[in-house]
Amino acid sequence: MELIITEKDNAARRIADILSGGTYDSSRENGVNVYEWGGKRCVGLSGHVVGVDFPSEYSDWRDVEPVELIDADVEKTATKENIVATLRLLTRRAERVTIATDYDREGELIGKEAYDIVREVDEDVPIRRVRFSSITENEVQNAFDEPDDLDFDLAAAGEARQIIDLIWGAALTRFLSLSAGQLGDDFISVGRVQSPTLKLIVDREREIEAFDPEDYWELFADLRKSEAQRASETSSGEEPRDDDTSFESQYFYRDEDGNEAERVWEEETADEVYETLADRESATVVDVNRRTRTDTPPEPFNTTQFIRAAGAIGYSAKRAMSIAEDLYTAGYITYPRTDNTVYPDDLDPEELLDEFTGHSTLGDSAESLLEADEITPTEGDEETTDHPPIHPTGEIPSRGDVSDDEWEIFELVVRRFYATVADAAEWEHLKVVADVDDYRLKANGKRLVEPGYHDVYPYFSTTENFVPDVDEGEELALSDVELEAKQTQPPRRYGQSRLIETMEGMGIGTKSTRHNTLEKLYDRGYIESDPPRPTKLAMAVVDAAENYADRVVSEEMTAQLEADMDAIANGEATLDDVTDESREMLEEIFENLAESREEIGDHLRKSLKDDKRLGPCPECGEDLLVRRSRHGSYFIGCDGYPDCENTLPLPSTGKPLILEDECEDHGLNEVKMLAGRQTFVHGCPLCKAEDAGEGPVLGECPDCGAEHGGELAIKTLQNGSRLVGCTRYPDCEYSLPLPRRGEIEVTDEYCDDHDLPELVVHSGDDPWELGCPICNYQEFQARESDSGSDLESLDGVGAKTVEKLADAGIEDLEDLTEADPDAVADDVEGVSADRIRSWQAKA
DNA sequence: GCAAGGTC
Repeated sequence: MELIITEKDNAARRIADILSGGTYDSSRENGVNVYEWGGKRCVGLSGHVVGVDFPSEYSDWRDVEPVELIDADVEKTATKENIVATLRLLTRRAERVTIATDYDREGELIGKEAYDIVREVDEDVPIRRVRFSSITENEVQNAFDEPDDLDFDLAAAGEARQIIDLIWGAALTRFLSLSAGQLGDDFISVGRVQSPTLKLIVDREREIEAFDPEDYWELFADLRKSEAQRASETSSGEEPRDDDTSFESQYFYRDEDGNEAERVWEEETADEVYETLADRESATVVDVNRRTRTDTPPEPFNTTQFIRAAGAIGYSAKRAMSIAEDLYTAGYITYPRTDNTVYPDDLDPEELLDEFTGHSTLGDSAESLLEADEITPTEGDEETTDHPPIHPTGEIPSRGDVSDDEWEIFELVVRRFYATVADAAEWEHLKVVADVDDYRLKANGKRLVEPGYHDVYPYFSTTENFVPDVDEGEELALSDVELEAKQTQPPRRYGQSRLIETMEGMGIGTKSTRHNTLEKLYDRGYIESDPPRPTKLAMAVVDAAENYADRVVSEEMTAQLEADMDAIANGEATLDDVTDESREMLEEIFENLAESREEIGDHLRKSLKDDKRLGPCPECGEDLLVRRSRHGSYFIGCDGYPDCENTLPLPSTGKPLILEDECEDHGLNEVKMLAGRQTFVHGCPLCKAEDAGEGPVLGECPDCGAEHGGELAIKTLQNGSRLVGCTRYPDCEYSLPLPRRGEIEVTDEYCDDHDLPELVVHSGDDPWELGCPICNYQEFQARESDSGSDLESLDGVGAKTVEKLADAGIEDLEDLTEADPDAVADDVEGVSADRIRSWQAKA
């Protein structure tokens, strides 16, 4: 019996299919798929099935000085017990083992991990290694015909990385966390990849903070072909178009040599030019420059470019990858984690296009592409051996099989493939310069003369800018001169996809980890919002690292590590050489760190407080801070507590995010409540508290109106939530719920049953009719009782999950049934979309 | 409770 081991289940199944000619049987062992045919078994791992860690005596952070981790042993332990057990079991009956993990460095290491497990069970069984660049009949057959041995040096290079990352990450993370007293969930992390990424964000924020805006002026004027000129063109048979003859031009300042200079910085100059232009009625064309530009189609998708393109149509990096993984698992697109931008030889574009012909929405483009005489796909600079660029497999989901988001991403991948086999587009650029008393006006026109790939890939802008045909020396009518005062703007924050691109350029992280690294920065409380903005804590962490452990926030560390790994792979250095040297460097860092522990801790603690600060307490002048009660709910309390007991409430849904905007009345920062899809801006908590009180009276209270004259009114509570309640509260506690968001309009229509006015809620673009508040509540209750009360009634849902769901804006079964399972799964950790679907089915 | 790298 031969045992074949691959990196993942999917690869195992495809290899079994190829080698068995489709005749394999599959079974499950410890929850792991095993594919079997004629004397062979094939099993897929799940990436790394073992991981490195310190021995357990190092696991208590308070008991161990972080510096001790530098020389601690590093052990390998199974992280996927069931897979390791299956591997052991299968090895016992194997006469030969073939390792067929991915053809890259990490694949070699994963193969070595499997090798070690096999060797523990059987010292003698022959173990060989096969390498193929894509899972196709040809490649796989050839690889199995010419097997090779495991490359232990290459695997050792990967091991060196594991050890160095663990030691540096753990020692520095523990040091910072201990110095600031942040233990438990709120530890302060540092790492070779996350810290340089964070520094990127922090450096940009520093530029923004240091930015000093400068005034400048821009002048615009409308130009128009003169009537006489148009008339002469008409008589010569040309067709002038009325609305097309006027176009906007911009004044540009010239330096001493007559070249175009950037901007007009002086107000007097701007005024002077304005006076002159406003005074004149015509301009003379002095230069006409026409050129055509070829706009080449984009390259095949690697992970980074895919994330970027998905980002441009509104998907976060995390969501884009999560959808791509689902589409991959379902067999619609190829593996989404790849650096490769060159299609492999075995990809036949015509054949793949053929799969789409006749399709209702994707077919037309495919058919038009197939009309070309010859199809040559574009290619990028990076060609790797493990996976092809992301492209459709030819399997097309029907619309009912996938969500709208999944379809949108699928179509993006299909159309990107189309674009890479389409023709180039062509633009015509027309630059016109006109003169007015030696002042110059310019207009840049562009026209898409040959749409090329844009016809099949509509994700890039093809906006044209009209400038008519004019000749040198032609007189143009001048009108509508405008002077605009402007200010230079600070650099923009990096967006998620831009960060991922920059990381790739810096050589940090991998195709599989870059988007996770950003998520990690969010989880650690280092960045907030999108585009991400660093917290004060992040600024302090980067400060501390720059001052004491410069290496760990620099891309240099990775560059050096890559060089060291190459040396190990080439046999020029050993794993011990490299890790020992790295340990020495870290020892040195700790020598300096030790003395500054207090100082670093103070700075970190202060920054943690800054991240919670809203502004001055109106009662005592100390700081108002966002705090969390023992029950987990958020509120605002005074730093002067217990001397000052001032507090303000916050809404119960979501996690508060302090915005940059300040309330003009109170000087407090506004607050936004993050709750997945139900995120909303709460505003200034003090304003909310002051607004609290009774709104319009709606009618008699059904509980106590007849007896005591109580009336129902719309009330706003201190935490910003609203309800319909009795004016005799707390003597009468009758109340009806109201939605959290939107303006509530009280209409003139009255409910026949309850004699209360109907309500309309204005939120977003379309208002909706809530109707009579009593009817509304009764309907709600009826639905509740139908669905069997609240979330805890669901299988396997405890208080913790309910809390997590509430943070994502899901408070009851009704919210849950209306939610998009995939979106919720992304927002709530540890809850899969399938699980949500099963709950929805139950509800 | 640390990292980064696979994969789900």
